[in-house]
Amino acid sequence: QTVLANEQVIEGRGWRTGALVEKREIPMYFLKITAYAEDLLKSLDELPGWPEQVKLMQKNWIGKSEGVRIGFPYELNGERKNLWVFTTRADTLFGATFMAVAAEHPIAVHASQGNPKLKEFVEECKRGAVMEAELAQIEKKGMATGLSVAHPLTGEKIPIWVGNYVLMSYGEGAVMGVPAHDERDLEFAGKYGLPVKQVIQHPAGDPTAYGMVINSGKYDGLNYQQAVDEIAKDLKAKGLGEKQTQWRLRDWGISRQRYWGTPVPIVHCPACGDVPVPDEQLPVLLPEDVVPDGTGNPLNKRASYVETKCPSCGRPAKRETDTMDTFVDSSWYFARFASPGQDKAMVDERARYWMPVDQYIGGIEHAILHLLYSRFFTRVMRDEGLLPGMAEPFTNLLTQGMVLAESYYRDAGSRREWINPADVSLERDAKGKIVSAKTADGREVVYDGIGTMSKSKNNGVDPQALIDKYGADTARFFIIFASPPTSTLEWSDEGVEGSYRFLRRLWAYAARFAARKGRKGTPTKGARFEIHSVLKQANYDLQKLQFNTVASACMKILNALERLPEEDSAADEEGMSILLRLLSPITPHVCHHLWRELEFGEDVMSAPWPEPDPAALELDEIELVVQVNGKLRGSIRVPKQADKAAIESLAMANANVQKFVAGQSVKKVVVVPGRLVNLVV
RNA sequence: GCCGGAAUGGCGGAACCGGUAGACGCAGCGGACUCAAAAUCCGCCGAUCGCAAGGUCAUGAGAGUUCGAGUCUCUCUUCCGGCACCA
Repeated sequence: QTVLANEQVIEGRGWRTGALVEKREIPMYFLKITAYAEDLLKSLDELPGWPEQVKLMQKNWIGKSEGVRIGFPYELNGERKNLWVFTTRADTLFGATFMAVAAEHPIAVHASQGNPKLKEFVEECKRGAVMEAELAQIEKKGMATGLSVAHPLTGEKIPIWVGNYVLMSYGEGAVMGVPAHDERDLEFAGKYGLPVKQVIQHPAGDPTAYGMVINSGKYDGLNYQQAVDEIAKDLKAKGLGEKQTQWRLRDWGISRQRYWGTPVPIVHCPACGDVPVPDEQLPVLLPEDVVPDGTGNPLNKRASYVETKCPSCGRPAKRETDTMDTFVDSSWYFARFASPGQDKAMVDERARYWMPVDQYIGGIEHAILHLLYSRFFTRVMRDEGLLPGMAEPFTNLLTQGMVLAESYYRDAGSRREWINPADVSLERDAKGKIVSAKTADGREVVYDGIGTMSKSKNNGVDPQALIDKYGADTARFFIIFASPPTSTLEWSDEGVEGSYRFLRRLWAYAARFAARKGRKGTPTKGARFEIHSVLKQANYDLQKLQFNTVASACMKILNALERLPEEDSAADEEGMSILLRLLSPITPHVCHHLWRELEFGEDVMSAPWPEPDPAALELDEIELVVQVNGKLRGSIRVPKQADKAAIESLAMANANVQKFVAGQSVKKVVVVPGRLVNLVV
């Protein structure tokens, strides 16, 4: 609230120019995120701990584009005005055959007076789609205003249309229509019989490549950059244009007409206007006994909340009942969490000590909004001196996948009865393919596919039931093992059983291990090689946060240990020690217990992390795959230090290889050290 | 529609820089143990031809680059996430 009451941050009360607010006719409050657009964009390059995918999405969302702002002169009631548009394609200026303005544009509003048909169309546009997704899919419609502008360089008359696809909130709320070089404009022109004038020549054979400007007077023959530069220069000389940077990012409208959310601390006074609630009266607290009834913001019906006194003149005034978007709260909670109990400020020195967050984890669905708002808020807090020197809230970001589960239903009259997957048993054919699904009473249910867990589809899994039945280690192991953290996780009861089976096998192996402990033997080279190779890979996967293959590495090590001959207790001892440490972050309880029980030490969590022994990874003889023309034809064993000639002759000696080389000449031999040899014939 | 992803056996997934596709597990099939079942253990397990050795095909579809492509390039299809007032 301190930050919001600051005039630097609050843009103030205003009328949003978009259709949405016109429709509702309510004041909006904005946070000026656009003031940070350049910083938010540039700093993406300094976030090595963020996924490229997320950074790219944010970059496109901020949407910096360099172009030219162009004024098309027109006369209205004897007054000379300019219709301003923004375009990244100033080189196509001579191809403009119409102008299109948003329904909320002043020209559209003006033209609709005295033109009932146009007025109706303008109203229809305002009532229509609001979301960008809907807007992009609606049929492109338009209507002529009867007005026209002059081409800024030729003076030619160009008609002005109202288009339902033009956004008031981007650029100037008006665009120039160049049907020859823009698909959307072409569709529009085709529909309303507007002329198409080609002004760019593409090189023969490649309609996508840029050729040069044509049909554009003195600009003919120029390439893209030259044409844009020249046209911008000439427009500037006439006062009808200049180069401009445009952003797709809009200011953040935080007003919400509902109960839950932080109150906007403003009082509306008939005499003083909109007055911020003074710091000493903050925070504005919400009443806690409202009952939302679905008929709008319950705060409006609360006289005790709405009726107040003007902080400035003391006369009766009304409290703002809009609350803030809940994204406002989620934009800085991580900093606040580091200052518990602090009731005089947003954050204190403890937040300055702990921030930024080392590792942030959240769903990919937050790639744009939440993660961008948080970066914005951290900058505001920096500039307010709350988090000095800090710009980025999250050093490392991991976007985890959602948990999915199967869902089943049965038609019950007009509606569907959703059956929890736990109550469904499956029948399979000889190959294991599911052929039918039934409940315990033998009645068939319909499989509805796999999707996010939800109450409405009754396909949730209660982790507590799982913990009660198998223990937390089993639940943890399954979740880690089933898929990498960044992918979706498909819930499977059988998979949980498998994880449980693995931990029981480990337990049983540990019992046998304890019984024979102390017996000495000679470690076999092969077993050590296998275990240390797996460990090396697991440590690499761990760095990549690919935990599912770390879990599978643990299974591989146990498999290797179980295959060991009884007398190989040296490899056994070492292998078990590696296994328990590698597995301990995934299943801490079992590992902690076994580590002590088998007398490896007191606490597995404080034992050094296992590292592969380079000596164990050395082999005297290695296996190479032999290919002929890239196809696998056999394998050979060669000494570690064998040279190319030796490898080649060994490869040629292989019986199956000879079958494919016989009668042909070897043109080339590719040797990939440690992997394969390919004979090209 | 735009932006960002993904697609590999019956299923979840693995395959590091382009180098043995299917690791590990689930399900399934066969066997051991058992009076029987459960649990456990052993074996098989992409498709196809073959007694076998081995061959052919196969990583959503189609093309390309390469000695060699699941991996790189282009075109396309389907699905998932986001699109600013769901949060």
